[in-house]
Amino acid sequence: MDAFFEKVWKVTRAIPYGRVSTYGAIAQFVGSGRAARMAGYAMNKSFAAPEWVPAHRVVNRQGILTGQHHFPQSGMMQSLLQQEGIRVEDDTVVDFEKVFWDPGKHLPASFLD
DNA sequence: AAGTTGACCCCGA
DNA sequence: TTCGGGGCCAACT
Repeated sequence: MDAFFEKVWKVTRAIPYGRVSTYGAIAQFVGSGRAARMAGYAMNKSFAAPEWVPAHRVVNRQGILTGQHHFPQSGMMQSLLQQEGIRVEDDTVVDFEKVFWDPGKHLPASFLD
């Protein structure tokens, strides 16, 4: 395991059903620290990933669905989240702090080994 | 090979 | 409190 994207995808797949995480948190967990932008880039390429990646569970720091336009269909990201019981209002996750899932807090440091 | 570009984030007016 | 600018890392052209 060495590719940056692979790490990001693996962590993203670890996000539990009905929970969401952020680009920054994921980037920090994989060791890149402030490469939050790359996390988003990885999500963009996640459609070409070998395994399914729940990219819709990744939002920005404010809980806003910034990547909606990058999905195959407009509004699909929001629909998927609502399908998991997450409330979304105006492209923003309601009670974001409650559904937020921090990989650094719930994942072992050896997860990427 | 060098410059540009983001599904972002932080800090100073 | 809201707004604008600069920084960041790696892939893409």
